[in-house]
Amino acid sequence: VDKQISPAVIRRMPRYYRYLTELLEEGTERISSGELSRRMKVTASQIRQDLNNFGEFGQQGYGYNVQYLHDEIGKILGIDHTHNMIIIGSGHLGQALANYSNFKKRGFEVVALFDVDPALKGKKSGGVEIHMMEELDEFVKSTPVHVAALTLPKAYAREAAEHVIALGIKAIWNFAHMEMDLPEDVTIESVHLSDSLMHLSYLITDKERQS
Amino acid sequence: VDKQISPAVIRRMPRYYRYLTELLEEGTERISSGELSRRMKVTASQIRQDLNNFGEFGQQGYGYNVQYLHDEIGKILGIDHTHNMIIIGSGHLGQALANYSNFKKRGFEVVALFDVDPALKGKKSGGVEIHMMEELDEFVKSTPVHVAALTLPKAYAREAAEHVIALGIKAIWNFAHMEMDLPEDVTIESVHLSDSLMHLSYLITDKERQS
DNA sequence: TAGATTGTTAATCGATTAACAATC
DNA sequence: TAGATTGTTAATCGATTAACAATC
Repeated sequence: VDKQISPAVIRRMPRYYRYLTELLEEGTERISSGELSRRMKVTASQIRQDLNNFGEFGQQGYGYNVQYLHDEIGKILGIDHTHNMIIIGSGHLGQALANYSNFKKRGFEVVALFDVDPALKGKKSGGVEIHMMEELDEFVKSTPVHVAALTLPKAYAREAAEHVIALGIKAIWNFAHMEMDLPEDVTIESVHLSDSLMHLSYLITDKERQS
Repeated sequence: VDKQISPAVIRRMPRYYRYLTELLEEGTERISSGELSRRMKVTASQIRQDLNNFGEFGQQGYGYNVQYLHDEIGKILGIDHTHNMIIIGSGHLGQALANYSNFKKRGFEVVALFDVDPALKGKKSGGVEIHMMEELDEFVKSTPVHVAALTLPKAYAREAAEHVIALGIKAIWNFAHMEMDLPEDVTIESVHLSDSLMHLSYLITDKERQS
């Protein structure tokens, strides 16, 4: 039924959501594609094209209702319902994620952290308990888990990924510097911090080269 | 002199670098665009086109020398020379970055962390000292700083950005959930974790919708 | 030399922008 | 109704892929 929506459009949706949240906080009730285009520094054409992939959210002569558009994009992104998330690897990065309250607003609820370090056993981070890895199987049996965030060293990440997949978890938020082949029913979103850093390095270096 | 290279190509370069590093570790000496395309799941055509933006790195009938190509891409990305980095915000995320040893391999050296919490004063993270924010100006006067990573709450991030820009720092690695207008000689690379999470949410939700 | 594989041009595909009729 | 602004089609632009001559 649904026509295929291009990856480029999908990648832009979170950014729209972000701006619409800001507009809501400012108390703005309506916005035109022209005004939004000035704020976001994209063309008004692109905004209208992007949104029209998903439906007709605006009104001729009026523009878009901020609250309505915000909520509709939320539904498109699927952040209107809760995803339970576990975090594998309770180092600084894992704990940073556990403490990041914004995720809850995005429909993600951290239900447990895991680690191999016995010193962390039973401690809490962001109000969530840290479990030992050997408790993982049992935990997943008793609590529905939709996403596993992998915040452990590269050397253990592949193994951990295979483990959570074997337990039936279908989505991975990967922070480990690794590439892997996954069963096609498993969704993976990777955050490659060192790619981002290399990109920054390029931008800096390129600027130096210009001058 | 240099023709303009498209952003899409530049974004792909870190990934090439990553795979070439792996090949080096495996001890592979040479690789053809065809073989690399199978590994990376991109077309051989794209690989050859991308690389040719920067020079002729291969040899007909032979392919590419892994070590040579790796090093050349390193130069293109500018990670063959050191960038000194400070981290503003010494919470879990800041400390995670300070402890991430891969950055050094990418030419980034964390020279100091900063925070406002007196409890952290003088402590170390990843072998690097945590300073108080009021020491920032003096620190930057005595030590060259090329990049500031912003790992503090959104509410303080803009102020911090303006502060480091006023001190003459020209590059920002931003982890705060904010948008800002910058002087055009300042380079910013933002990591929007919640955008990544929303994208994952979309992928999960879309998969559910398919079935 | 023959085989392999690049560098590069040409063809295709997809994404962005412009334009404007529809409509609130 | 007149003005504003969308939804949507058409035109442009850029990026990807295919093809192949050059060459190691």
